[in-house]
Parts: sequence; structure tokens; C-alpha cells
Amino acid sequence: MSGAWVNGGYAGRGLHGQVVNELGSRIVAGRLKPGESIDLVALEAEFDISRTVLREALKVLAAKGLVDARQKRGTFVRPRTDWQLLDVDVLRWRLASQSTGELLNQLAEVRSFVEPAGARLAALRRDDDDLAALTAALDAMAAADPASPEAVEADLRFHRQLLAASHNELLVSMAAMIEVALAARDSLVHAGNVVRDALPAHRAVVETISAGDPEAAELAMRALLAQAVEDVESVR
Amino acid sequence: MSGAWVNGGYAGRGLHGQVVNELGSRIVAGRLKPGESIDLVALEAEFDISRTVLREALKVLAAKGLVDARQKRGTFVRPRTDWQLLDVDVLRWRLASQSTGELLNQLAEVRSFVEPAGARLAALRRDDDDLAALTAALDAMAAADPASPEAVEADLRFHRQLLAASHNELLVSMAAMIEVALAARDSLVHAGNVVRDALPAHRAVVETISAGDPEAAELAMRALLAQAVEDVESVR
DNA sequence: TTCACAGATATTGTCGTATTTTATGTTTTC
DNA sequence: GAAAACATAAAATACGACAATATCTGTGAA
Repeated sequence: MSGAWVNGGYAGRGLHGQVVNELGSRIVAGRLKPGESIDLVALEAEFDISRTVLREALKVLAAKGLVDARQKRGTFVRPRTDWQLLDVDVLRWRLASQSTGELLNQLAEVRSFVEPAGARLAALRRDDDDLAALTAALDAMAAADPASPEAVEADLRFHRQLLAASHNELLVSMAAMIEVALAARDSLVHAGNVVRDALPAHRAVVETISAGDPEAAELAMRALLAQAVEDVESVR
Repeated sequence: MSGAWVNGGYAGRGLHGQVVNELGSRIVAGRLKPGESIDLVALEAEFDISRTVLREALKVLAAKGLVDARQKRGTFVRPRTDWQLLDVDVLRWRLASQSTGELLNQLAEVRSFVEPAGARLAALRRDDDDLAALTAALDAMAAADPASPEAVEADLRFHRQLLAASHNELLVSMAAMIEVALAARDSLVHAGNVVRDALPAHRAVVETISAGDPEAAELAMRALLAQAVEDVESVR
């Protein structure tokens, strides 16, 4: 195990990264509860690491709002409302550990208004590079075997490029979040045939964006998402 | 200067927090460019700190996607696309340093679809506590002198409570982002009289949410945001 | 009994050094 | 001559000891 993450998030390498990963998962999974104090000495012994390594790991978690250290009082898990839930790593830890269903619902809800808005803006602002990237992703989806990892990767790239075409950096950042959601959904459903069915809907989105019609683009994206929801439910 | 942040984000205390703040600002402001290598020894000398403190500060920045350290190669500023732009601290650094106008536009754009969606969901899911909190914030807005910090604080609380009423944790997390935007906008405009005018619009939102009408709530929120945009433009 | 002050103590914060890792240049062999 | 194995060195990474400090506790006087 290299310790480096797959995608986007914190590239915690080596020993240090593993500790961040483990502690982040524990907190997010509720194994360490908010308000609870963290026993540094015990963790030092458990992982067989030095104080410095543990401290650096906790600094990373503090940067994501998960913990807070106060001199003399100790190090504590912060209340859930302070967690940076939009952070890619926090999201991944949550998906990996617990009540995944509820979280996927919330992610789907966020997608339901972020991606249509992205499509609308993309229709207004896309340039030639954006269109080229979108059609390339579409072609890759069509060419690949629907069950292959290449098809999934192309799907992810499509959604990323769509938000990139909005030329709003904050929306682009949300793409990372959405990709995590899509990846989790795909690994849950494992039904490659969905991709095949989704192709026309994707193509429609590109066409409306290419035409520069924001209303149509928004509707096309809504239709795509609605279809995706149907597909997931039919699998269940 | 205590070094602790105002609101939500990374509570970096003491020496360490100042270094995080300073380096984060430099990167985000373009003083340290993506791809550029960071000279740890020079920074150690500049801030007169030990290797450990600098390392911990860089770990925090790595957690936010701003830098990456590879053994033997060095520590580098990561490409802008890897930055976690939704992170509250990154946002604050960006607002404090550079092309604030462009960023505020992007934030307004995000608000334009996030808050209406939040209002819609709030109308469907709000409970008695949510309504009480919303009306309390409303009353506080009405009672306070429009130019006072209390009025601004009540306004922020209103928008936070609104997204909280959506009962979607990811949306609640976006509240932190929106609050930063609102605070920056207010400090830019400094026009308290806007708040007085905005009261009826806020009240309308609460009423539609209280009535449990998602369509009306979404429209009322759109109207509120449109009015806010007008007000800002009229000040210019 | 209550309040205030001062010292003890436990815990985080900081430092300088040793170790590990790994990209790069060098040599050796086929 | 090319490729692969190997040595080198530069940089991040890990370590243990020491310093700083906020909180708690105990004592004294009002």
C-alpha cells in the first residue's frame, strides 16, 4: 500500500498519511465522538509512532475542522457542525465507513441543483476547448465497453468538463465532490449497462450546450439526472 | 493579534497559525506560483521558526490541496485546479488578497442556485425548531439598528438557519462559504440601509417555508437574492 | 464561608538531530 | 551501444528531549 490517495484529495504519503486516514475514518465513523478528548499517548503507543508524526496528522485533521487542540486542556473532536463536509477526504471517509445510503441521497440532492446550474452556465460561456473536451469524453464513453473502468472514467470526466465549462471556479471545485459521489455510486451499483442507456441523455446535454441554449441545457441535465435516479432505483 | 480565526475555519493558534495564514495568503495571492518549489530553509530563516513548525504549517496547506511534498524533489505549490476552493480558509485568503470582484461574482452565482434550492428543501422538511430559529433571526434583524454589527450578524444567522432547515448536511456546510461571502460583501458595501429594505423579502421567505410551499419558497428566495444584487449595484 | 492569589501539574507546543526515501547520475554487463 | 543494476546525495520524514502555558488546587485572609 503506497498510502497516496486515488483522486484529488490529500496526498498523504508514508506513515503519516496512514495515520491521518485512520484517525479521520474513526472520527467520521463515530468511533471517536465529538467532544471526546483524544489520548495522544495511547495513540502514540497504538500506532508505534512518535509525537511529531501524530501531531502532524492531527494538524491535518484540524485543518479539515475535525479536531481542535488547546494547551493544557487536551485535543478534542470538534462538533459535527464544524466539520468541513465539503472536503474531499472527509467525504471519502464518510462514504467508506457509515450510513452510506443517507449520504448518497444528500449528494444526489446537491447534484440535482448544482449540475443543472452548471449546464446552464456552460451553455452561456463554453469555448471551443470546452466543447472539444466534452465531445471527447462523450466519444470515449461510446467507444468503451460499458462495464469497463474506462467507461466509468469517461463518465466522470464528462461531468468534470461540464462544470469546468461553466468557468466558475467554485463550481469546478464541486466537481471533485460529485466525482466521489459518482465513483461510490458506480461501485455500489456495478451495473455497467446503465452507461449505455445514459449515452443519449449525455449527448443531448452536449448539443444544447454547443447550441448555447441555457434553458435547454438545464432541462437536458435535469433529464439526465432523473434518468440516473430511475436506473439506480430499478437496480434495487 | 491572537492568531485565531473569526469564524468556522482553521483555528490555528499561536506561532504555527500565523505561518499557515501567511503562506496560504502568499500562495493564493500568486506570490508563490503553482509549480514553484518552496525553499524551506529560507522560510525557516525568514520566520525564525524550526523545521517542525514549518512542516506542520505545510501539512495544513497540503490538507487544503495548496502544496505537495515529494521526497528528494522538494515541496511545490500544486496547480490551481487541485486547490480546495470550497475550503473556508482558502476562500478567506482569496477574498483578503486579490481580484475580489471576480470572486464575489462567482460566490453570488453559487448563492443564486444554492439558496433557492435550500429554501425549497427547507419548506419540505423544516421542523418547529427551524421555524423558531428563523423567526428569531428575523426579529433580531428587525430590532437591531440596520447599520449595527448585530444586524449583520442576524442576517448571517438567518441564511445559516435557512440552509440548516434543509436538513442536508452538505448544504449546511455551504453556509460557511456563503457567510464568508456575505461578510465580505457587507464590509465592502458598508451600507446598513440595505438591511432595512431587505426585511420584507426575508419575511416572505420565512412565511413560505412556514407554509410548507417549496415552489413559493424557492421563488421568494430568488426575489431576495435579486433585490440584494440590485442594492449592491445601486451602491456602485 | 467565600473569594483571591499563587504555585503545582499535566498537556500541548517547539526545537535540533538522526534516519529514510528516492530521483538522478554512474557503472557494468550483455 | 543500450539497458539494467547500483551507488550517491539531496530532500523530506521521523525522533526524543525540552519549553511554554493554561487550568486546577490548595492555602490564606477577609
